Amino acid sequence: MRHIVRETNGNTGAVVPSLTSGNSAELWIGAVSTHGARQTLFIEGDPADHVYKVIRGTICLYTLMADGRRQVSRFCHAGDIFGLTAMETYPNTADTLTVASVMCIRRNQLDNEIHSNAAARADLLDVMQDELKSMQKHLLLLGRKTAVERVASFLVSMTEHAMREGKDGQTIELPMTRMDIADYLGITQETVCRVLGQLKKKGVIQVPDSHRIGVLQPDLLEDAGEDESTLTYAA
Amino acid sequence: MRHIVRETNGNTGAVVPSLTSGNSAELWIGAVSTHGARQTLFIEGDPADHVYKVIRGTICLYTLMADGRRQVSRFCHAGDIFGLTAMETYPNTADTLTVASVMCIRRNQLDNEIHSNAAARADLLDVMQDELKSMQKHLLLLGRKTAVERVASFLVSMTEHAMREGKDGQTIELPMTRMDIADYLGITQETVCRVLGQLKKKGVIQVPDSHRIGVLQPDLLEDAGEDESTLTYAA
DNA sequence: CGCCTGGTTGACCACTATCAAGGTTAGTGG
DNA sequence: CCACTAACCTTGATAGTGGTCAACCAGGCG
Repeated sequence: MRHIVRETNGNTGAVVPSLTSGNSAELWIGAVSTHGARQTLFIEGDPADHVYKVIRGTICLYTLMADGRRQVSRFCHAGDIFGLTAMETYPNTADTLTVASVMCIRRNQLDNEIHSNAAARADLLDVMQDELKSMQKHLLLLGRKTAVERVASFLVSMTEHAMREGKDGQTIELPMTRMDIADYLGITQETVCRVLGQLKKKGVIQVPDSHRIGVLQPDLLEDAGEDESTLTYAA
Repeated sequence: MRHIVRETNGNTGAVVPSLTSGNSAELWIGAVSTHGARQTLFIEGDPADHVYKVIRGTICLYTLMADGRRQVSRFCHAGDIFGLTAMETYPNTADTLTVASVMCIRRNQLDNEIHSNAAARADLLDVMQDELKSMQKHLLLLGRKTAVERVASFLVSMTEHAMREGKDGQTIELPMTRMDIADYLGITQETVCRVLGQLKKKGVIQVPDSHRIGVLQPDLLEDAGEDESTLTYAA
């Protein structure tokens, strides 16, 4: 349970201004570091003295059980904030999935900012609210949705993310492995594969390569993510 | 999708000072209303213009799918805050499970307080952090735990809650039905019953009546809530 | 070129859901 | 206070979704 960050390839870069998100641009000035794929930024239980913002790449936050079962709680893409907690220690582990650059701010520096800057406060509340909102959806998915609904919901949310990035949403990039997706959706990688196979067979999606999905029938996919859908797990 | 609060039996009472939680006592002064069991305080989608604090009784927060599947996201007991969101509308529905008294503060009143009062801000952040922390555990439970682990985890958390209330933790009160527990744990009420039956048969718990559980072997229960436990679902 | 990780598909099976029936508790009205 | 009713709880039989185990394939890197 110790830091692995800087040793790996923590290439601490220049001070860089904020990305587009939020109104208080000054807040998000900090040291940027770049890391290779599959590097650990912090581990569950580490002292939570930094807050991160993704500049590029994808980060994966997860919790482990003693026997190795894993629950991925979030994938973070460019612009997302993570590692923000009032607790002494991080509640989960953060790994890069791809090569990734993250901006890193000291916890106490952030606290000062929050104390003095009302806009920063509003920003922070928004960040936490977004997190609560998406966790709420995640609870429903994990507690009550079928495998097909889980995968479809995931693809829909990735489509929405792509469109927020300015993409057309016809094709989604999946920087994570099937295993990562499975651990996010509370199923196995085999089930993820099978469901993708079904969706492909029914002409809802294309899978040109394993990290790229073409969405042919977005409406059917959205239906499958909720309920009353004609798509089932069985062939 | 409209308020049902005051009509039912919303007995709006006097202004009452705060319970023990938090440092800024003045914040939590508001109108207290008392409601019967199984009353709806607000529905998912209602404008989120109030924040609540439980004075006594138990509240249940949940989300519904179109076909009736339900995910309970939280049970709130005396001292807990709910209905706190930066969104326009509530993300879930709030029902009383028992007769319950809640204190109710206007959203904009709270916003003012937060703006001017640093202690109130700290309080609020703590509340949101607690929520994030428990949701994190809930995600792991729903995504990766077996039925036995889910029920055991639930019983352990209810025991911890009872002890925080000053009880000895030997006996836990369950104000909710088996169905409520099932919808919280992402399983069915039949499975909840069967697991309780197993735990009873193995001498880990007693069930004097269906809303009261005696914990005979707290250590075994805790083991069962994590992993590497000898307790299984099968007889 | 070969290994190793990740992906896919199949066969089989277990956990938990579903369906069903009977028992118990609690609430309501006489 | 008691009887009736309905909701809740429990247990059993059966079935199905998704897990496990295993084999094979594909691509990237040493």
